[in-house]
Amino acid sequence: MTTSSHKQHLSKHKNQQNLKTLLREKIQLNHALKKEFIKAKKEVKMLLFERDLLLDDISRLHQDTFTDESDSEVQAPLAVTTSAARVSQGVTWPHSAITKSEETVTVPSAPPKRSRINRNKFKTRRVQPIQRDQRGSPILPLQIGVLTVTNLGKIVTDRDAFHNERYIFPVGYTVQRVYPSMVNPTNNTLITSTIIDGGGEAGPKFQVVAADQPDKPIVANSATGAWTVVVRKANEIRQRDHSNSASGPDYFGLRHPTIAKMIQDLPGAGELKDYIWQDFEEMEPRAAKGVMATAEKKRDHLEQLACQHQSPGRKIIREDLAMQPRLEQQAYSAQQPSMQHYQPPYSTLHPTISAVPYRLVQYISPLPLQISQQPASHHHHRNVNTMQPVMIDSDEEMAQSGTNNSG
DNA sequence: TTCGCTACCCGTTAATAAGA
DNA sequence: TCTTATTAACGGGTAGCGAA
Repeated sequence: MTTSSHKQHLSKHKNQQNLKTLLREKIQLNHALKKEFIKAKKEVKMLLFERDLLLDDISRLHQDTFTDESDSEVQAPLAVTTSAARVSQGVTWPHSAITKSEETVTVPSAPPKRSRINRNKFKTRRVQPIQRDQRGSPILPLQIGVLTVTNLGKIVTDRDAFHNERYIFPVGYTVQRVYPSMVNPTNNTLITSTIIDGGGEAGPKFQVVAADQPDKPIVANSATGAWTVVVRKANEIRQRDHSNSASGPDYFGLRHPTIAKMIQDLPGAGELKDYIWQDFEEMEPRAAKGVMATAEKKRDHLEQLACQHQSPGRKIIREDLAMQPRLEQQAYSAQQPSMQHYQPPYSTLHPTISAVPYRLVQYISPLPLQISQQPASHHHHRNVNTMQPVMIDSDEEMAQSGTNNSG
């Protein structure tokens, strides 16, 4: 080997070493950048979320100021503008793809998944004895556990989406329960859960309305979708470290044996082709006594918590309990010519819901207000009766409708 | 005091759909 | 095809009650 070739060899080796070092550096840099990117992505998500909360606060404050100035005024233009702008920008909640507006929290959730039911595992479930009228229908409203059933709704037999193997989703079915507020970390509030008709071939829509946010109904394609929003928001404002998991059927009361039995007893249940008939038997009187006493205690506890931090003159739970039938009627009256068991005392406008599945739903308060008869103590909910859900196809439409609504 | 029963809350996980 | 998000079934822990 000559001296020159040896030099060349050394040089090559050195170059190789340099390249290897460079490659190592680049790989490390790539890793670092990747880490930074993920971190930044998370931060962006968090910032978007915080921005959303702040926008909420701002618009709420603005609305409060606005309503204080004049009770007959229309909705604050700012609220509508921000809503439209935000929707058009596609602002979403982290982890949940929830699009928000000032009037509604819409949950463009996926359709319910097929149930993974174990047909062999059904066993007889025990139900509480309930009061019935002369015809044998349950006397409503009925308190079952922490839930108050105000309407059992009507079974839809001609559309499969309104039932599955385990649950029936009667249109108009409404329950109420007290749950931690989504806006006030020290309060509880009354939550009304209603199953509404999506119209046409669309399946059921699950609506959740908090008494302290009556103008912000949450509507989703599944019970879980709607309640997850409530659980998440309630936990977030309390800074609770929680998985935010929520079982929709649980919270809607559909899993409760007594409620499931009442629904199963409704006319038309036998015609449902996928529904697996379940066996129920009335629980022993002593067991029922204990169960009901426990439930009563739990309800009292929740109500006490709810009232504990109320300002004077704002007894939210008792008054809202009296007011809630209007909320339920507002959502339900469109689908039902007459209430099956429970007749809310107020007449309301019928919501209009299009037949297109998996669309966003936006509730818009038409103006001016059309209510003349209203309890004085419920001025917090003065727009409730006039809310009308409108199905939105796209972000643009959502933005447009928000703008149109502003006048 | 213990036991049996039930409800409620919460977390885990299988199933599924949608997007990358 | 893999990853991520979502739904809903299911189970565990806890609590309250009445009866033994």
